[in-house]
Amino acid sequence: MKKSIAKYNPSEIEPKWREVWEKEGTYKPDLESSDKPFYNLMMFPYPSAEGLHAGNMYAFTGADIYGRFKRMQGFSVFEPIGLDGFGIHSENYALKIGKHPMEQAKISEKNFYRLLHETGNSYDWSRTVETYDPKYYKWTQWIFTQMFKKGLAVRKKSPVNFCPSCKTVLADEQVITKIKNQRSKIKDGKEELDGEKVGVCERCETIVEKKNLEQWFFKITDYAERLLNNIPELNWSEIVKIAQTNWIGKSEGMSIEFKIQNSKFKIEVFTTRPDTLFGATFLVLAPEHEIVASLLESRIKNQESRIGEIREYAEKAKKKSDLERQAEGKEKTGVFSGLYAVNPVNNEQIPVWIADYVLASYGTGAIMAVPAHDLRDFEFAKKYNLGIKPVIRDLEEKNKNELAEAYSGDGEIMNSQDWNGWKYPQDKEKVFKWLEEKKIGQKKAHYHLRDWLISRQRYWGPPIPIIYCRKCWEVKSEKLKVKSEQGKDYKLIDNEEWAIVPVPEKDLPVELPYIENYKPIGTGKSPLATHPEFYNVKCPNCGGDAVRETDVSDTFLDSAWYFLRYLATDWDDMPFPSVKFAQNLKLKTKNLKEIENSALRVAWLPVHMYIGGAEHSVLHLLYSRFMTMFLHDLGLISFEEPFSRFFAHGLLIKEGAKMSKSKGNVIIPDAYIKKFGADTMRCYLMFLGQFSQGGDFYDTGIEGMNRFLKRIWVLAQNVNLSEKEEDKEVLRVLHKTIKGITGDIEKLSYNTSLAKLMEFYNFISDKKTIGKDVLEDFLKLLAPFAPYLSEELFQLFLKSKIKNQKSKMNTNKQLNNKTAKFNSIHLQKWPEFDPKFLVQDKVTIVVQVNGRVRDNFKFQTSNLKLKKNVEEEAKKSEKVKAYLEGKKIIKIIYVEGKIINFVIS
RNA sequence: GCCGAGGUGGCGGAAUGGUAUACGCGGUAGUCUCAAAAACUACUGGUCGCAAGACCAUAAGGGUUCGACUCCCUUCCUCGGCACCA
Repeated sequence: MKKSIAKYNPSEIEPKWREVWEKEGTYKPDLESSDKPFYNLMMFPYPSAEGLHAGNMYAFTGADIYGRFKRMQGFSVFEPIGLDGFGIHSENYALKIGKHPMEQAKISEKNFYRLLHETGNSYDWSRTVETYDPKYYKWTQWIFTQMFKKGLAVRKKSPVNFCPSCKTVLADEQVITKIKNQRSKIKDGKEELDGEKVGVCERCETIVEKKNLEQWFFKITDYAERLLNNIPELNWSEIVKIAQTNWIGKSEGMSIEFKIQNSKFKIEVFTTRPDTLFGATFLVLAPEHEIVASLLESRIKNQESRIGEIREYAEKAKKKSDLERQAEGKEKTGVFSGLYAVNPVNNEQIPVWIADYVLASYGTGAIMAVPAHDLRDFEFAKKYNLGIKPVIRDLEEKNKNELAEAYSGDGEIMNSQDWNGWKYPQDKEKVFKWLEEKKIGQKKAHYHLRDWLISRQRYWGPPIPIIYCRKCWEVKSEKLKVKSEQGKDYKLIDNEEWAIVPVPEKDLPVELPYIENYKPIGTGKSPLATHPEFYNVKCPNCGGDAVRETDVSDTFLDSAWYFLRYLATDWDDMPFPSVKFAQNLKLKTKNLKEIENSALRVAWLPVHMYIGGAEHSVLHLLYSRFMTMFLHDLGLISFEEPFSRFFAHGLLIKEGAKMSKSKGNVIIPDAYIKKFGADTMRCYLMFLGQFSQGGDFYDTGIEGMNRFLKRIWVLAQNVNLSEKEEDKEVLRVLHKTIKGITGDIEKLSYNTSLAKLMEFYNFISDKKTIGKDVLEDFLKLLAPFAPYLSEELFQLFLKSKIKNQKSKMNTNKQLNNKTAKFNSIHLQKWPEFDPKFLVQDKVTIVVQVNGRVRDNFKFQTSNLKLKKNVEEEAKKSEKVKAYLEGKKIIKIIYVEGKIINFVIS
């Protein structure tokens, strides 16, 4: 018997091991020479001033467990962390508390890193990244200049949300939908709220206006097809792949040209249903369409009488916000243009209308309206009394009332000359071919994906590294060819008479200046626009007076490439690791092929495992993919896809409700860590449910997890350890547990892993003596979940054993860190199960009669193969006999080692 | 409306088509204690029954199967995202 034992005291154990791990470099892989590398990445957090959020800890713990598991499996694991600190949240928080964002960032950073330390994750703290560090955003800006040089950064007019009361530009997420003129109506016996949707400012509830500003965009749409085509190859959570596919939203159809009668003008429309072309009874143009502009400018003859009405309609439509224009159930409005177009398949004259239900931003900004088969066109035709001509017959409901509503389903083509009798969608290709041969239409694809808006009219972000030069423009306008660094022409801003000059690499970063008044100003410009000392600059090209761009870039740009920065060794050199690593390897070449062959680069990238929230399924992941493709195309990295595997975790909620400050139900991990220790908190968070599904946090539940860890503590101190485990049953259960947990962690099914650890504990808890190996394996299985407790117990009770068995553990240690002296449990070899221990002498066979369980019995495994033996044994059962009495057995189904089922009459 | 994820005890949640409810929380009873807490032990889906046991339960309804939480069809509900996308 052992003497009275010390209490389990995490607040003593946890800081102690944290210090040892840090000092010993336990989690610091040698990036230059490791040969089984595993890059385990988690989405870096936005460092909120309130500190680490429970949702952060939930995500990071889940990611860390996987990293620790891989490390123990013999991989050299690189697990970095950083902060995504630029952006609107930090800026707004700074405004709220009246502290400058630059100062607040430093405070938040310190606090956040301290809390991250406590969670017990196996980070390499020698390589952190903060996006607001000028050394970091130097390269964010550099990427921008490269985008510009490749023609992928362009300026376009684009509407922004503007709050006339706050006098500031709002991000989409700052605009909330409100119902104006709310009224209730009864639908199917249920009360429903109804009304007109409007977008209002989240702070003052003023209705948000649209303001058209000249802004920078990245042409991600140029990459749409590649981004789409790579998706099937990715080892990503299926839900994310679907979300990305839908976001890119490729729709295949045809572009068809309609000539305008008595005029040289043409209207190009895009349609996914060319099979309904014979049913097109009118065309509709978006109010922004160029034909509308031509009408207003009287460039189209004989239409002058209609200009007034059209102008009035177009002006009104343009002022409407998207929300207003797209409000569901809103009655459609439009105006006749006075023009007629010719349907190219049957030469029918059809009227051309202008209506705001057609969007300028999608397709060609013009549609062919087929009211018989499109709901929106149908509504419009009804209202303005336009022709409706059915061309698809619904084969299932032949005698349906005609024209009661639009029919958009499958069917047979009719009223369409040559095509009559063809089927939709089966004969879609035939229609495409027919139209292409007659040169009426062209196959075309359209994408839902839009270009990436980079400009932010704010302060807290990296300044866009662009200079506008008047003099260079004048030179250009004199038809002199101005060459950039790359030998390409400068692009000009149309109508503005400024040449665009990217800031040369040697002048980067363009540092964000410390300015007192960083509040948004009422003009829709960045606060930097009020600081001449910032924007006045000499042109790097001609040396003349020039001005800087004063907008800053989107935070999504900061986070689109950060995973590359972690690997780079030198802040001043280019952070894209293939090049840098190749140089480190003393490769005498920058030739891409040779770099590609470098074992190091191939090994560390792309990221092996990326873990993060499903809420980033679309934007962040898509932007990162785009960025990686772009850097690949620049020849800097040799892979196109940044993340080999991506796992989306679920959302952590509190007692059935989403956590939010207004509800006052936000979980502060700090408080729980203080009370129970990080190990308990980690395990509890992971026990709540499937990591992929999220979990529901209950305060009472965490006590149970704390009890479990305490019990392990007590058991380890009380149980007698024998050199060798003799009990076959103990070994069987141990190996079953090893098998189960190993499989579960690989699937990131942590809640079931913990349940299996508990089951194993329950199984050995009443034993007086167990083998050292059994305790060791148990602690190793626990180690990824409770890194502190497992280390403490391992060092306390198994250290002596380690000294005698050098060969077993040192292989992993060498792999992870050649210089590490300390034999941490976290560098030990992950237990492997041996199938020979899983064999049982006797198994339970369940007896069913007609599929219903009636009895069970133990049976020698050596006799399992013979159905007859099992059958005889089953028939001996009194319970079963009663059911079989006087009945005829039709069939006997036997599943080896599991079940025998008598099917009776 | 569209896309996606779900619906299993009082609660969080387990179940390669093969004993539904593992594991944990909560609850009840007990041990220990002057008492309480902690810890430990036992029980804990529902109905009927003294019991043995029987029957009913995985949102609802149908189907496939010897056997369905699991596969198929229909409907309902909850959550997340997108939305006049041609």
